[in-house]
Order: sequence, then structure tokens, then C-alpha cells
Amino acid sequence: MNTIDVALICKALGDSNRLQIVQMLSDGEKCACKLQEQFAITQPTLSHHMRILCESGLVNVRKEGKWSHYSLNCETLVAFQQFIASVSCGKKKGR
Amino acid sequence: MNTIDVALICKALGDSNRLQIVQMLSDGEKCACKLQEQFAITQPTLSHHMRILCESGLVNVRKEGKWSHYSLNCETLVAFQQFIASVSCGKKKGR
DNA sequence: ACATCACATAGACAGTCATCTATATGAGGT
DNA sequence: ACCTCATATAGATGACTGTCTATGTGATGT
Repeated sequence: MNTIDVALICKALGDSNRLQIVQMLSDGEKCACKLQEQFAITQPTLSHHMRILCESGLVNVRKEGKWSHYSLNCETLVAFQQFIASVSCGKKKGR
Repeated sequence: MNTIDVALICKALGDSNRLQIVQMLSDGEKCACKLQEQFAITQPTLSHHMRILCESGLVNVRKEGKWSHYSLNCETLVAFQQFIASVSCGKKKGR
């Protein structure tokens, strides 16, 4: 995973609504209607946020009838986590 | 570390120049002039990026004579990494 | 066929962002 | 005192962002 991809994901997570959405998806797949309940934003705004999350690669969508079910993309998430974990603060030992 | 703090850090990392700066600081403290060499941006623009990184809490600055030395803030970095690592993709995994 | 539900798209708008040029600040050196 | 170097600040500008209202789309039910 290169810096451009990571920056895109960070940008997606740089909005606290979206960050909370990701945390909610940590529990497992959820439909848009379920996510909607938790936020004081309109349905189109949520849809916009979900699009950004999907485009970053961090979130997958599964359409089933009228519903859109969103879930975290494990592969992308893990690659992102590894990238972030690879940053070190230089000092050999902490504390 | 709460969602607002994390979102602020993500926002700071959501620019690829800043993400690369953080990667460079992973090596250890560097002065602005050293960072400057690596980017095709003007000095004021770099200064602007450094301010955003400092305000996010992820970067510290140490002034010494004419120079500004930047380094990663270990405490913030680790807290951020833990937050990111705590997101799971739902499918059961160890730990 | 029609109405309804779940969601996406379009367009608008105010606010924020990354970048630049120009200028200020402050530390050293001569 | 003056000049230079390293960096910060100010102000401008065009692009992008988050949010809204209004409307479109496609699936489901009567």
C-alpha cells in the first residue's frame, strides 16, 4: 500500500462522522438505515459519506433488495493498520 | 484518545505531503530545511503543513537558534496507533 | 399500475484547504 | 548597525468539502 492510498484513507477518516461510522462497522456489517439512526445528518449526507468511505477502499457495499449493507474491507483495513503501525517515533525504547 | 482527536490526526495525515513528512520523521528528528529539500513546495507551504501536524499533536517542534527541529510525539503516535489497531473487520480473529 | 420504501444523484452554498507571493521576525555573523 | 539565513505570518485565490433541499431510481407490496 503506497502513500497515496494511505492518504486517501486518512482523508476519509478525517471526518468524525465517518470515523464513527467505521467504528460502528467494526461490529460487523450494517445497513445504511441502521447507521442513519446514529447521526444527526440527512440521508443524502450519509450517502455521501458512505461513498467517500467506499472510494477509499476501506468499506464494501453489498446490495440486497432495497437495502445497502456496508462492511469494512478486511484486506484494506489490515494493510492500512500495518502502514500506520510501521511509523515509529525514533526513540528505541519508550517510557 | 477520543474520536475528535483521532479525526484531527487523520485529517493531518490526509495530505500526502504531510504523510510523507511523518514517514521521514520516523527516522528521527529533522529540521525544516532538511524536510524542505524533499518536496516541490515553497517554504511557507511547508511551514503551513508543519503547523497542522503540530496542532494535531502528532509532531513536536524544538527551536534551536535559527532552526526548527521537528519530531514525532511518541505518546500521541502510540495512542493513535492503538486506536487504529482497535478497529476490527468483524470477522473473528485472535487477540 | 400505483404507492412506498431505501438509497443515490444533482445542484447549491458557505466554509475550509493547499498553495502561492510578499513581508515580518528573530538569531548569527561581520 | 547591518546583512543574511531559517522560519513564520499575512493575504489572496482557486479548488475542494460537508451539508442541505429537491428529485431520480429501483425494489417491494397492494
